[in-house]
Amino acid sequence: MQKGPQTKAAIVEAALGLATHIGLEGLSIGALADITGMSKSGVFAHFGSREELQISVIREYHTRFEQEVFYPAMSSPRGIARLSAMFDNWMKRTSIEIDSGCIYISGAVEFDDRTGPVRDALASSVMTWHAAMRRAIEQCKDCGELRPDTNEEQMLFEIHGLILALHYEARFLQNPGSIERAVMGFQNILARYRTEGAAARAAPSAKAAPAAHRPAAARRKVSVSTTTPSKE
Amino acid sequence: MQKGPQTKAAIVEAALGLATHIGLEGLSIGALADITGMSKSGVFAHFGSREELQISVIREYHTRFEQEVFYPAMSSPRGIARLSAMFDNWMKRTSIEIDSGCIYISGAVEFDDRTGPVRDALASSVMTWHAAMRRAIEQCKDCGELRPDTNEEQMLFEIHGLILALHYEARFLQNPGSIERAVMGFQNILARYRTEGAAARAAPSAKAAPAAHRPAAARRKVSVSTTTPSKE
DNA sequence: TGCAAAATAGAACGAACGTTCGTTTTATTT
DNA sequence: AAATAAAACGAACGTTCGTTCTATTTTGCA
Repeated sequence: MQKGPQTKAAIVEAALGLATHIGLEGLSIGALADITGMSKSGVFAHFGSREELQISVIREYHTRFEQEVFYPAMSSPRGIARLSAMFDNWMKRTSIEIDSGCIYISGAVEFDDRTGPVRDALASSVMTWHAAMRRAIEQCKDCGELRPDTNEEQMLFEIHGLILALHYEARFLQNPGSIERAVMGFQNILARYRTEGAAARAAPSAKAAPAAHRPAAARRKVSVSTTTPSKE
Repeated sequence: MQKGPQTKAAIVEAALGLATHIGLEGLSIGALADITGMSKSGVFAHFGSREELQISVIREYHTRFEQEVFYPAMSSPRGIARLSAMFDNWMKRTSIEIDSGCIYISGAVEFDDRTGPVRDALASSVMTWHAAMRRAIEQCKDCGELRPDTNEEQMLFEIHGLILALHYEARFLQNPGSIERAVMGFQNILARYRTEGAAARAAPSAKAAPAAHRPAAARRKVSVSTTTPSKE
């Protein structure tokens, strides 16, 4: 039979939309039943527990993150081009999530003091992505585009900080210009770790530097690309 | 009479300890009653609402942050010395909060798409600190220790990212070495914005950053205890 | 078309939540 | 010591929560 997985997918879809806004801990089966037009027990039966529902949401988020951020960047050639593409996609997704929220960030806060399968699923999902970023940095060293003494953990740490600051300052503090600062920050990091010879030519994300200021009115409707110049 | 404010302070103290671990939204009057050995209604009466309790906790946190991070740094002379002291104290506090959690960070996630007095209290508290940091950066430019074209918003954004990454990677991912990476990141940022003349001096902030060179045993005490499984 | 299995509904549960209320205990003042 | 105001209690409220249980409907294959 095949109706089950279908409605289950619809529930997860709705749950994902809910969780990005109010967090994984904010997920409630009752609210989900209202949204999907089902009964509480009907929703519940697909998962067997709230924890399993949360894990399903994490898995779905992971899949979408892969599809949207990771795989598209793999078509760029190894080196700074690919690393820049990965950061670009990551940052673009975070920009979109200024409105909706990111469960990799909210989930970290919600589960940083707990143990259990939900925390494990979340942490391993994040660490998978971090490992991919680390690999991309290593490849930059192999290609000779980043200095041989580049510490990839250090560089990843600094890049991760930009994403977190973007999410914090744009979403919570509602501070305009955060996207541009994240882009600029990445260029600064690149400049520090790049080999002298490669310093002349830049990555695709280098073009986004203009447009230092954005009208506050346009802040909430985000359509940002670091690769294509904005013309508003 | 004077018994009231006294027990109220004790409740806020307990609430602060609770909120740093499980968040402002995790605060429950019942749990607070158990901890303080009071009745729910006895606790409740001191605040009149849960929101007022949360705001009291934020105010208390703000005060302690000021005492621990801001004021001590004011004794350093204006310029990079003071800016480094501010970052150092900020980072040291965040390091301690690897165990306990930081409500400026967890609160941002919990209230980032709500409105109301709790969110406002939290945001204004954070923005007060950010403004102080921005002022310190400006003073560095005035002193000629940072380049005149330094964008203080940009620099603050990058520094903030280091703190957020430290909290995320050390507390959630339990990634060892995060403290050192935050320190190194700050030095990297300083090096980028420093004027050429001052750049010759070898890592002045290293003196004010004891966490980087702390003996491994003392450092491990911080990072290992993040694996604490039980809370009560 | 019939029938078993799968899917959903509906009612009920125990616990926890913030809050209210009237009463009782405790602390301060007269 | 008596009077009075503050502080704390204890029970109850209406909700919401995740979960369990038993019916009922729907689905897909024989």
